[in-house]
Amino acid sequence: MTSSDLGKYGLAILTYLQNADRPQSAYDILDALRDEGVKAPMQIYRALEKLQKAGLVHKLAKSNGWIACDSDDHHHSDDILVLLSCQQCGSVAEIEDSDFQSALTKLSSGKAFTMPAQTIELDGLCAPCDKDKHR
Amino acid sequence: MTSSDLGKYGLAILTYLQNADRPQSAYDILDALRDEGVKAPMQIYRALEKLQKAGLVHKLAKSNGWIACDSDDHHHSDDILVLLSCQQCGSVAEIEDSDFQSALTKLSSGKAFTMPAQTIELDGLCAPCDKDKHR
DNA sequence: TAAAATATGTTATGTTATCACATATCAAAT
DNA sequence: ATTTGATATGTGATAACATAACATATTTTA
Repeated sequence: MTSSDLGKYGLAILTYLQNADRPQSAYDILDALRDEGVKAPMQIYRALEKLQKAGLVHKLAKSNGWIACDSDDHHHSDDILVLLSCQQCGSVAEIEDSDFQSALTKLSSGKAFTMPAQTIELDGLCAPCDKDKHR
Repeated sequence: MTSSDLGKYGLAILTYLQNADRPQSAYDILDALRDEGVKAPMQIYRALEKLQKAGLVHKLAKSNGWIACDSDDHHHSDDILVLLSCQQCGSVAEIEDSDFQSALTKLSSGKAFTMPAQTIELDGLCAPCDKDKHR
């Protein structure tokens, strides 16, 4: 994959998301990239779509936030990806788990439901935040 | 639970969603209930929040749509609910599955992630739509 | 019934996302 | 090299989704 596949702003957006410590909205990205010449939401949404198709970013549906994919740990495009999203600090952990995957496959096939690979968001508390809560 | 717990428009919204054959947006509901005196989005969102807390409606995060809970099959408030959402026809099937539940619990605890009961949306194709696709 | 709490009405505004069309760039065929 | 078509990007307008803030009404409870 060449950088140009990601569009004019793809790399800048990816870098921005990689350096963020929590999900960023499309408009956060827009504001951050004004210096690069970005002026309108459409420019961001188009680039995000490309990045998403390339499996480089994920969207959190419940909060409309975007994150960069864990760079080292490339996942297969036909796997289900689970995002553990901490409601306290905003951190997101990205995981693939075969037990979960098989439970899901079994579940959907039992319902005659055809399901492509996709991202699933789970909301909760990461260990540090859960610990804080009980103090 | 009394009807008044659902707010002034709760029952009308619930009835509307029960009669719909696919998820409805808050603004769809607003338009539908103008005759009942509803004038502003806030009235709908407030009522939806009450209905959601009562476990009577669910929101599809990816599409911002709302559905009525399967009326006969009340689920426990501490269970994970899975919504199988057909991307073709818009139908949504609501399921609870213990295998899935345990896989999920195992997954989250393995990551030291504390997770409350919640709704998970899975996008795909229902059997009839999947069949149509291959014709 | 007075005070407090809760619910509802209403206006305005904030936030997220897309449409529609213009312009520019790139690639293939002549 | 130039035309043509396809793809990408720029841009303004607007659609779609959601909440803030404050007013008024209703209910609860002391």
